[in-house]
Amino acid sequence: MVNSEAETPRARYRAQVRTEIKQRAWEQIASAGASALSLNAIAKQMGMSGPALYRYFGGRDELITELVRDAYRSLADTFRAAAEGGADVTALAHALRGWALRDPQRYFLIYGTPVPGYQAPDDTTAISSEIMATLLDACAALPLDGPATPFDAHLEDHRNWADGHPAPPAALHRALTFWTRLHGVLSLELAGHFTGMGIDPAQLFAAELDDLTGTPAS
Amino acid sequence: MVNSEAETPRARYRAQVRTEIKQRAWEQIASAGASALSLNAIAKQMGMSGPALYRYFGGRDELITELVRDAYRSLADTFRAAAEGGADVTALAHALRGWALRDPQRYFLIYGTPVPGYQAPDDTTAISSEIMATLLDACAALPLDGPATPFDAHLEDHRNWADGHPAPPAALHRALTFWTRLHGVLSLELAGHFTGMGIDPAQLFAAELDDLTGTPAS
DNA sequence: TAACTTCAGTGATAGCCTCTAACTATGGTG
DNA sequence: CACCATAGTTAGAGGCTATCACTGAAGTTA
Repeated sequence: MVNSEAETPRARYRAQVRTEIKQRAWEQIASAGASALSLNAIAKQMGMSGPALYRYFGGRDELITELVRDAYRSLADTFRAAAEGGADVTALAHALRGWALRDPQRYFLIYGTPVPGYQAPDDTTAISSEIMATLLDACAALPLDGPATPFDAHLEDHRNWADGHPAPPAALHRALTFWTRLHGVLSLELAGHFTGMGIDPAQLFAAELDDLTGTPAS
Repeated sequence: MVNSEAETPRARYRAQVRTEIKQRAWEQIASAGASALSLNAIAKQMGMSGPALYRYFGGRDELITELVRDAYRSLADTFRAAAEGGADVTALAHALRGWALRDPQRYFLIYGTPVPGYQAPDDTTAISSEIMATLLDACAALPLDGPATPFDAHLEDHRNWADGHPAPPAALHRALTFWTRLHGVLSLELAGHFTGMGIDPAQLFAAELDDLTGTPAS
């Protein structure tokens, strides 16, 4: 049992199978939603019998939890990459929309209908606040106009979620509305609520974004 | 077979059982989400064996479709009642939030994660546009400030979803942002994304509403 | 090299679920 | 009273999650 450093072939094989399982799971989720995810079907696709998967994941819930984790990680990485490329809030918003459109069900896995009993693992909240941090950075770089609102005062007293970020309350408020408004448009778009209406979701998204950044309506 | 007018006792019994089934279904959905709805469990609760329910509903999907219809109907009625009581957009917004908080899973049944294959029945779009119509009425009554945006121009050309409502494009825009922004805050609140943050969702909702109605930040 | 240990994968099984099919029983109708 | 539509039953096919005991192969150690 030398372990440490040079990973054994066993471990490598194990990791490979795990990632293949997750990949198949993502395909199933993308095509039929998370509720239709079937361990049995995945096993059959991989040419092995159902119970074999329990060597790799404790069960269906544990697999889904892992996928949720990966989804959060993916979004956080997308945001960080954009921010390191010098993205402002507008670019961040488009990065978000692109990420969501690339796999709607992945977006819904994070921000969609919650299962009443289910509790997301602790580390996802850490990733979530990492996402919030890059958003806060971008919002703090924005010129802040307008008078302070009552909600800004509320945020002054409840800024623990910002995890020590030095942004002023108005910036926190800006970040929150960014999140909620873009999620509002995006989730309705992904759910197909605009398709029957003839509206172009991209333009509505852009309009909300313009309003958010204070872009003069040209 | 006299039928017509005086409903037969058979039909009355049938209707009663149907509503009891739906009621139990709502209880299940409220406590464990729509994905956990089980015809078998409902039948067992009602003291009869599983397949008996197929006399009343074609299957699980048909039952859920009926519940979706009822949810739309309930929201439309709530809106209409508020509007007939002279509610402005602010009151309408609070009616929406109250309705959503009363049964979050019912809200998600309409506005939550969509099942990729599933298509809502035609009549729900009719109810949906009824909801939109009362929202448009309220928005048209609002004073419209601000210059016309590019998105307003887009709406000028794509106003078929307004179903002939005479409101100007700016009012249509207002109604849309009402919908998307309130949904943004509300869905994140119902999904519990604010609980770990210490933020009061009601105040965030109110802040968004103030911004929407142009209420001066006092 | 031989003995031992670890672990991937198997089939059997229990207990859910949806949904179909054939059958029984009952209550309204002519 | 005879008839028939219909509510409800059991049996069963086929799907799912999950546990268990077992096999066999691959690594490890003496």
